[in-house]
Amino acid sequence: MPLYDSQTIKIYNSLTGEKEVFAPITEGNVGMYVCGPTVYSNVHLGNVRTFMSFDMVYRYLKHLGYKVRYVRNITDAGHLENDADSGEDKITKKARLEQIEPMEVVQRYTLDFHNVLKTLNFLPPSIEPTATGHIIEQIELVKTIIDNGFAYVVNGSVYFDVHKFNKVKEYGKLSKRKLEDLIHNTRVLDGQSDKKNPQDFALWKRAEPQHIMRWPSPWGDGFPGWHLECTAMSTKYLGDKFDIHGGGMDLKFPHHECEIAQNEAAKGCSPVNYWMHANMLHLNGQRMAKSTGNTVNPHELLSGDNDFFSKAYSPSVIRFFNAQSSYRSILDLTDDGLLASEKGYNRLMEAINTLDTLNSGNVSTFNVSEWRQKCYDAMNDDFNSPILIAHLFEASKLVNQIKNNKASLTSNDLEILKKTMNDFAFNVLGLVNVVKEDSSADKLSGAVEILINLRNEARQNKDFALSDKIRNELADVGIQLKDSREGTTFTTNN
RNA sequence: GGUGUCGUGGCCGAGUGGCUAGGCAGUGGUCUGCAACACCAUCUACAGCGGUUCGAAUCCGCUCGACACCUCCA
Repeated sequence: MPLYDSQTIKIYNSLTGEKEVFAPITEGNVGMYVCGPTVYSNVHLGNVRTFMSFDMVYRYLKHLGYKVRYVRNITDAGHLENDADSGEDKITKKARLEQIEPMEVVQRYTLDFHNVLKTLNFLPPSIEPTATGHIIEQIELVKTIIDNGFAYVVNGSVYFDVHKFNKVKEYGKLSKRKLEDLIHNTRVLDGQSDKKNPQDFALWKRAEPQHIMRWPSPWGDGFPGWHLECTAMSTKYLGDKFDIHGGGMDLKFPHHECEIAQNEAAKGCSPVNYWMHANMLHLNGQRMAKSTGNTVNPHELLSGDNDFFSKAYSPSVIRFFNAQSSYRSILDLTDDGLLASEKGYNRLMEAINTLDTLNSGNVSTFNVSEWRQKCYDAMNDDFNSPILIAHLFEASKLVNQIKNNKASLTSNDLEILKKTMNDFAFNVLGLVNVVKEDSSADKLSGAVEILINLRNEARQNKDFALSDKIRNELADVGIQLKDSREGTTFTTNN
């Protein structure tokens, strides 16, 4: 019996503003779509946070035994730079600037994106479709929307008729906006638009002669509008209606609103049962923005090569930091916060490693099954990872008590504890153990053992000058010795 | 201006009517040749004002403050 049979997940649905019991369309299967990156520059750290949160969702659903098809697209056709007809595609612009082909830019930053995610221990999605690989599907979608009467063609471009759509359907239900309000508050850009109304959005744009990325279509050479690709790719791989759609909070309007409109106009149904939005990542209390210099990219965070943080932080510390706050809260990235997470993460790993050395007892002084269910309850409650972590720390305390003979667990309970700790820390939260052995670790530990023995000899001879020299110099190369009653052990800083 | 979110102890950050979340820092202790590490203990807060209630951080109202979206933005 799969785990999901015994667990009930509640998901905060942005569409309704309430936590709802999660019931997939097809039992045991979950279709999940997350809006991926635009690959015209290094992936934004805030974007990584969003993907990290959904990586955790994906991991948890899989852990529960769901068969999940997780689709995360790559936007490689570029977005319009502005709404004007002369608007240049972002990817094209970057390419011209650097004197290379658009697809070369796409390739470079796609590789960078994958590299960053691999470093941060992400699971790859089931399908990672590209916008340029689905031009035909997008053209078909535009045709359908025109046939259904919700789009019009002007000068080789196709626009979605929001006003007409709103007469039979509701535009704005996700972002809680009324069309009337939008009418009064939409800025008039330059008056040269082909659009009937400023609220209309492009489904297909005519390509100017200088535009490099272009495809033939029934309306002439052009390129797809930026909301269209997600509708085309999500429905192609997940069906006209699927379970979960995720993305950053800032995509709620207009992007996701337009996805709903497109789907209803083309397929006659709202595409998604559960809309999930991850909140923003701030840097030192302020929104990250390249224009103000208040920004740091994933490489700089991981390497420590930046003006904001005192040191480099490991991938697991970054993941742990993220999991310590709710995906729905704004998370403020600060040096103090990362340092605190690093210590907490190390403490948790320490306990998990100690767990393997514990002996079982005749009785259990702690209700492990109840604790285990609390861990699931936390994740079942809209993926409340901070609460989960609190429970993992509760277990860490227990581990230390058992080690000090102040608590005990039967062998059966001990196994449950081990499995649950490992499942949640590594499979669900995606952390990696600090002392995870690799091929070079054995050689290293052999060498360090020799030094430890030399130092212990010195200590016995009360040659503390030598023993401290060994300790300090090992510390300088990132090896920390730990003296305890049982002897001396060591840890490495990753 | 419109729409929405939010203000929790030194810091981060959960929690939605009564039962000390958790982490970090600090403090006290155990351990140690001294340390570090680790472990144990401890620190009890909910922006302000009013209201509802036997009881509110949690519900309602107002005030102040922060933020997001409305325009490319993850």
